[in-house]
Amino acid sequence: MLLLREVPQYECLLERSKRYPELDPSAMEAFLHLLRTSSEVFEAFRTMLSRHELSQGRFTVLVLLNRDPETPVNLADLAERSRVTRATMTGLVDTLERDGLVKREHSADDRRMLLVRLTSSGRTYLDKILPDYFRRVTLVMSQLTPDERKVLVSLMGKVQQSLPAIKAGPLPKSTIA
Amino acid sequence: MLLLREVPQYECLLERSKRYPELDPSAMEAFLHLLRTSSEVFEAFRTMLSRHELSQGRFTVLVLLNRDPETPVNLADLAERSRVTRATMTGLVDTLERDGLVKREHSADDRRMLLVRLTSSGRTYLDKILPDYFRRVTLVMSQLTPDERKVLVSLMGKVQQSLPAIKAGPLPKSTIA
DNA sequence: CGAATATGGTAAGGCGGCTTATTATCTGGA
DNA sequence: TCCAGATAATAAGCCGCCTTACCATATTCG
Repeated sequence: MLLLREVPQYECLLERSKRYPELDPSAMEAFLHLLRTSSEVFEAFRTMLSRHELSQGRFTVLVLLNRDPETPVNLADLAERSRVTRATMTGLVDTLERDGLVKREHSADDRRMLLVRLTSSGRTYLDKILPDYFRRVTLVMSQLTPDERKVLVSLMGKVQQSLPAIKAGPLPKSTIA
Repeated sequence: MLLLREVPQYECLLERSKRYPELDPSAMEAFLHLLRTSSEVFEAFRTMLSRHELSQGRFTVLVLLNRDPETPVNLADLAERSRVTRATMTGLVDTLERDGLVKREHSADDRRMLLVRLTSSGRTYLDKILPDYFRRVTLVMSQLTPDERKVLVSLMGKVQQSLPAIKAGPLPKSTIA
């Protein structure tokens, strides 16, 4: 995920909006700050995980399995909950299994399914990483008061509301500028 | 960029924090909402750009050059402002040039440098895409009032403040939980 | 019951980033 | 002045995700 390093000043956006009447400077400013900041946060965590030989995908799988370590989960479920394709999940589990952090088991109910279970060494490994991870999460939000955190969550909810429309095909030109 | 599809409920986070004392549920909740939402927004725009045969990287280069179409920019500057490595920028400009959207020119001042300029067809191409892009940006923020957008920008600023600390190596265990 | 369809997992190959190493050119100090 | 180090661009190869195509097994329905 990459984006501009510097977000343009509001005045620049205003200037650009003369050439592009569809450009709403206030919306663009919020948009750029949101995406730039979150991409930097994401990148920082990606870097931290890579120090433990984990990609975001591998880490997510371990975290999902760790929620209920006794209950193995099949690959398709893991893929869906991790937002990756089933093919990608095959690869993630391949490497996790190679490293001894998870293992595949045949399902008794459905012979198509393989269930993935966290091994004890996988659990140990994750427990070595999570405290540092959690401390970083706490730190990244440390400048926000409890109220501000609630506000952030609610703003994200409002952005979510618009997502289906954004994902649609070419937008009709709004009749109102 | 990928993350959990569903963000755990606050109660679940609270429950988890019993096992992991470093886990601050309120910080984690804000963190997960921020990253999930922005990754979905990012993905939606990625999809939209791919309909025009553009990756985020290719698009960013065109946008940067379009800010001042008469002034060509060297690859290292483009790379720095786009947050990609110079090697990646070489590849981006390769394909953009192959598609006739930009062209390389030798710098008169410094024989190491190549300056990249938007071609007229590149500019035309971009101008066909930008209105739709801007409309989507407006739409994604349409549920937020002007005040809420300002709040969002300021919250992102506060998150930015913590970034240097997050990017550092292993965190010392805070003396205060 | 048996065939069409759906679903689970995998393989092969693509794409867009990255790192590392190389070559060309510039610059600054002994 | 000229050499050591910086900087510009590129090449080669890696990695993590994707898409597409495939086979095995389940399920549904005529």
